[in-house]
Amino acid sequence: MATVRNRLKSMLARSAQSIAGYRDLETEVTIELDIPRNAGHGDYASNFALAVSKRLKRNPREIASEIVAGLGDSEGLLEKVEIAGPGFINLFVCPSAWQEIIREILVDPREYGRLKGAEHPMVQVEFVSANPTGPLHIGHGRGAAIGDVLANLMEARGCTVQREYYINDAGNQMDTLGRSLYYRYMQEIGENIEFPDNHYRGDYLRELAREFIADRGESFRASPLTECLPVFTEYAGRRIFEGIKEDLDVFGVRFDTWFSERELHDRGLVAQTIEYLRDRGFIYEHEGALWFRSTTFGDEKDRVVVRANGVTTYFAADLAYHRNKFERGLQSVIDIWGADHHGYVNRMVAGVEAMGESRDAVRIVLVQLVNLLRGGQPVAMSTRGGEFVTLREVVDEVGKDATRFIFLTRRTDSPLDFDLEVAKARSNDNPVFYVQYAHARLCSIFEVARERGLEFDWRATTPETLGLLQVRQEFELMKLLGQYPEVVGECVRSLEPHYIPYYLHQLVSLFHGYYHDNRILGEDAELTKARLCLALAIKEVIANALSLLGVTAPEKM
RNA sequence: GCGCCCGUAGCUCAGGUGGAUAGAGCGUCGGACUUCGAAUCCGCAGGCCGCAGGUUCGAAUCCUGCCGGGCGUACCA
Repeated sequence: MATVRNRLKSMLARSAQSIAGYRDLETEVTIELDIPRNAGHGDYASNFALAVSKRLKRNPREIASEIVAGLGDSEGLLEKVEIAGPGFINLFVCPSAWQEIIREILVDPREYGRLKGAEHPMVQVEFVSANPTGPLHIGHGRGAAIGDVLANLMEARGCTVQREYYINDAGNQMDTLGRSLYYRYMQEIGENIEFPDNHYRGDYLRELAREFIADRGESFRASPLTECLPVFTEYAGRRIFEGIKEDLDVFGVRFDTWFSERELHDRGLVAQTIEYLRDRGFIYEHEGALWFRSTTFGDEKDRVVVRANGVTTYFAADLAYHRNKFERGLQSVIDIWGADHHGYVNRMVAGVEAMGESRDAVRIVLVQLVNLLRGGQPVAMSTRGGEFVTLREVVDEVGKDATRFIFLTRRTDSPLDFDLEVAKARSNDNPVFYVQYAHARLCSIFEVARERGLEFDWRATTPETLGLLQVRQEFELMKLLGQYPEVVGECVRSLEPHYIPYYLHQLVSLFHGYYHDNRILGEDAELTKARLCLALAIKEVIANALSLLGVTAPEKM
C-alpha cells in the first residue's frame, strides 16, 4: 500500500493540474510534503503554492485555496485542510488512516518497509577488501558494517545484491609479508637477525611465526630467503586471510564472492583491458609508460597504467576488475572505500565511463576514519608500526551489536570517535541497549499477557477497536511507524544507513514514554486489545529495523 | 599551491530536493518505582548553526570569498 504521504501527494498533484495557468508552465513543479514541527500546522504541509506563485504571478494564498477547493478526497483520508501563513497548505489526516498502518504492518511484519517491484536490478556492493597482510582493524570494521547494511537495504528495496570482497593478493606487498614472517621465524628460532624497516612489524606475525614453527619445524633455518620465500608468503597470506574471514564472521558479515586480484593478472584480464581501452583510443604512450586518458572524463590528469619498467599499476588492475564486474552482468556497482582513497574516485569513474558504462553505474561511498579512544584518550594505531587494535579485539571486548550500532549511527562521511569505554558500557551512554531494551520490554508485555491467560489475536481486531487508540502518544507512534518505509528508502537513495539508528531511537523513545504514562494491559478488554496491536506493531518494526542493521533483537536482557 | 570532506549546545552528533519557534544523546542540576521490566520516565539550564557577503517571500541548508581542522595530491600498494 502506498504511504499516507504518497497518497496525499498524488491528491495534491491532481488538483494542481486544474489551477489556472499551471499547465502552461514549461516544467512541472514537484509537490513535496513536509512534516511540520508544530502539530498545529497539521500532519503534513505543502509549500507548493509558494513555490509556483512567482511563476504564475499570483498570490500564493489564492493558489492554495484553488488547490484545496479542487482536492478530491475519495479515500476519505483527510480530516481537515487549512491554508496558513503566506500560503502553506496544512493537511490533517483522519485518525483511521493512522490506525490502518498497524494492520498493514502486522499482515507481514518482515516485509514492512520493503519494496517488491517488478524489476530486480543486479547490484554489487564491494566492501572491506582489506589487503591480506594483517588482521582487520577498527577502520575496516566500519566499512564492513556500512557495506553489509547498505547491501541489506538495497535488498529490502528490491535489488538482487551480491556482496564481494576484492583481495589484493598481487604485487610486492605479499612478498613483503612473506619476508616479514621469515624474519620473525628466524628470530623465534633463536637466530640473531634484525627485523628490517618497511616490513610488517605487528605482533600477529610473531604469533604466526610460532604457529609456523609448530607446523613446519625449524628446517628453514639454513635456507636462503630467496629459496624459501614462496613458502612463507603462501603460509602468511593464507593464514591471515583465514583470520580475516573468521573476524568478519564473528562480526556478522558474509560475502557471496571473493575476487582475487592475482587471478585477474593470471587470466590476462589486465592486459586485455588495456588493449580494450587502447582500441577505444584512451591509451597512449608517453616517456616510456602507457597512460589512460582519464581527463577525457573529467579527471584532473591522465593516469599511468603500465610503468616504464613494464609493470602494470594498481589502477590498471582496478580498471580490469571493474570491467569484469560489468561483464558479469551487474547493472550497478557500489564500492565502499576508505576516505583516504578519495583521490581515486574520479579516475575510477572515468575508467567505467571509458568502458561505455554510464557515470552513475558505479557509486563510491567514502567511509571516514575511526579515531579509537579509551576513556577519552586516543589509542595509537599504525599497521606498519604494529601498534593497533584489531576489529576482533574490539568485538570481543564490546560485542558485535554495540560495535555495529555505533558505526552505523554516524554519517559515513563524518569521522567517528569510537571510545571503547563508552561502547562497553551497559548504560545509557550506549544507544544500542536503549533500543534493545525496548524490544525486550515489549516481549515481556506479551509474556505477561500470556501468563494472565489473555486471548489476543490481532487478526480478530476490528477497525472500531483500533479506533480506541486516541492518546496523543498513540498517534505519534502510529505516524512514526508509518514513516518507516520512507526512512528505508532515504537510506537507499543517499547510501547512508544512519537514518535507521536515529529512527529507532526516536521510535523507542516515544514508546518508553508512552509505556510509562499508559497501561497496555489495562481494565478495558477492548482497549487492551487495541494497545497490544500497537505494541506488536512497534515490536515488529524494531525487530525489522534491527535486522537490517545486523543487530540482534533480544527477547530478554 | 590544487582537489575532496568537515566547522551546529560544555562533549559526541542528527538536521532528503531551501519552509513556520534549530533537535537528540551524554554531561550538570532537580524530580518519579506497591503496578506490564527504573537498562525507564519527567523537568531545568545550555545556540551570532565558524566569519563576511550574495541569491529570495524565506537560508543551518544554495552561491562566492575568507578563517580553522581532516584527508589526498606517485611510473606505491
